[in-house]
Amino acid sequence: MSTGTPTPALHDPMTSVHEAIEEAVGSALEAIGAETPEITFEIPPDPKFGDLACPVCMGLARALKKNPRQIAADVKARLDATGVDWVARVEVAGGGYLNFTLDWPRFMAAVHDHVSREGDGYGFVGVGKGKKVVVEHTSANPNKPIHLGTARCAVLGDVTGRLLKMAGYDVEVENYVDDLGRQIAVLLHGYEHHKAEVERNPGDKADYYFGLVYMKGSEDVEDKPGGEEIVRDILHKMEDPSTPENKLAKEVVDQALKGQLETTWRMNIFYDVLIWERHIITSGLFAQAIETMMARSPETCYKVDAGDDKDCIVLDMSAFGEKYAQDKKPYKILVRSNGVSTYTGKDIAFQLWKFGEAAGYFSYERFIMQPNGKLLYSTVVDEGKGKKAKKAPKLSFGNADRVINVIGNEQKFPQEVVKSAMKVLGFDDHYENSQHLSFKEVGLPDQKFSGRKGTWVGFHADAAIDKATEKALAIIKEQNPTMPPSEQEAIAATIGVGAIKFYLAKFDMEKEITIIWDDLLNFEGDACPYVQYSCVRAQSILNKAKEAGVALPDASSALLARDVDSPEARALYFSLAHLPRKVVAWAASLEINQIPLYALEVADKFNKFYHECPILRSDVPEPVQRARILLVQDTITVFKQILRQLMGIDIPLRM
RNA sequence: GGGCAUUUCAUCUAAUGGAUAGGAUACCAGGCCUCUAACCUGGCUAGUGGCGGUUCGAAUCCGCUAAUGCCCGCCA
Repeated sequence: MSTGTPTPALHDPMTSVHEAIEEAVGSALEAIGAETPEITFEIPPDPKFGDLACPVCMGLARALKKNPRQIAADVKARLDATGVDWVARVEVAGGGYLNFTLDWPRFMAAVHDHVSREGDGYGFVGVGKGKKVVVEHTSANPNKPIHLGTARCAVLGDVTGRLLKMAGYDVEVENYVDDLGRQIAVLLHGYEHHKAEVERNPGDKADYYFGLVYMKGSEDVEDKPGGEEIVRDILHKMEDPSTPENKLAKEVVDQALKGQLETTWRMNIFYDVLIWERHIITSGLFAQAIETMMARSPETCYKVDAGDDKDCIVLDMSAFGEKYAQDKKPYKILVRSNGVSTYTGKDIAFQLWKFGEAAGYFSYERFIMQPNGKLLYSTVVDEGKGKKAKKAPKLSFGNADRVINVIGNEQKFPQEVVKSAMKVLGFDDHYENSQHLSFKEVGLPDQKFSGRKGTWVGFHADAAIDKATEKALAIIKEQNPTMPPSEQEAIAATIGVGAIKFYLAKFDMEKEITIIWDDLLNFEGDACPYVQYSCVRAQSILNKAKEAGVALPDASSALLARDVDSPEARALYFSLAHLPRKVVAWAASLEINQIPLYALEVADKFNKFYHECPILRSDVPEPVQRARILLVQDTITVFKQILRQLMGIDIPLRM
């Protein structure tokens, strides 16, 4: 018996193998009188230990008062008597492991059959079927370009969205735009006073240019006497639709945002809808959210009536864990004494909207057409007079079952407040389904990226992609001197983008990334070009085969395992077979960095197969050649699923 | 002061409580008459910050400790 949690019906061979062993081991344990614990598997460190190992017997020693090896031997005896589906051999090893060796001919044939039949649907599983997930990511302040830190957010968010799509969810990707924040006021100040000092080269994008202007403005007002007053004055004017500041702010934000979008588009990162921070307030959504919280839970959400924070509306976090009681203040202010909301306050209202608890506050209009052919929409709110926006009333954004906010680690506390607010409001489901996907900063060996100080200059995403592309181009020119320049450049761009995306995704999200160009631009070893190159080699075999007049077998034709069998082919098929199970696991754990690591594993296994198992050499018998080509085709299918579908990284035709 | 993370070969990193802690880079030696050498093979050097504890078994869980980072604003 497997565990009681309902797993979706999966028919991939690897899952069949697991289920067969779980069932067989489960009933064997039952027969010898053991309480069946969860049956886990691991992949043995050495092929001589078999293909899958089960350590379950070792944990039963105490309960059964028996030597774990003896328990394993008893289980093995029963398994041998009945046989285990998909398994050729069971052995006892080590301190009581049950080691299983697969029925390889059957397994490889089944994997090939499954992969080739599923094609670009391979890996798509049903765990999210019928459920909608909102993924918010990027949400970079529109006063500077995307730097490698925000790019990490964008990449992780993008891959998360793609992963959940593969897991069967209906996915909506949102980008939250802080359009009226303090940093815009600082930018306007810089624009007004230092416009002439900041040179704008013809090729400079607006986000880059404004980033430089912002630095200038920041020098003037940050930590300077009178600076705060200047900022407040501009902020005030920005809110009044009749002022030039209001108009300019909108224009600047619009241009900077479009510049940022160009950068993410370069990386194959797209969005469904932009949520403007201002609209959370102007729509009335925020006021309603606060009112409801105070009514539902007056003990935790209330107006402070004395002390420093008199007249502020707060959310008391001490109800959510003792640790908050140790903070300077056990509560988070949601509304200031002057009635203006805080950032976290708005985030709570936004979270409610994502879950569909504030429907009707927003309408939507077209913002811009994206290069992937999908329209990007934007929230719009009727603000009294003026022209009616071109609404798209049929659209319904939000209303999700699960919400994932991809936001830096430094916002852990505010994100906990947002999540806790769901509980305060009585939305226990939303509380459970609110996830903060946290990641750590990207920096330089001796400093962090800062918009104020301009340390991002030279480390914005465009610059990194350019650098990687340049390097790729140099290599291509050297290796393919006769290739037309336009093709060389297109391939270089694909490699450059891939290198950056892959790099930003491959590290444990709890770990900081320190940018060292030599490492980031190393195209050998654990890097995207290695994976792309592997795939290009695989495609090249098929191309060469066609040129040589070798008839390619139909992808769906049956694989005769004996013709392909070799340690390298087994290892490769074993890796290929894991995709569906991995997608299920990742969709729950959101361990995004496992995806590039898996890509590297497949590339590694393929390259070993490539070297050991020639295909087009004249001494390769036809049936063997045929079988090996099928494996190459299956490998290409999986490469495409990982790189293109899960990571949004293209695969060049040649390299 | 409190909270949350991080700490693994020279360097960057991986490891659902499980077998000999895996890989990459760098370095050395090989491999293109033969499917693309951004690759492969072999070698090299080696590592779980420190002290305890739990466990049949700990890089992993717990406690203490050290270093580093982030958070604990009516900022955003």
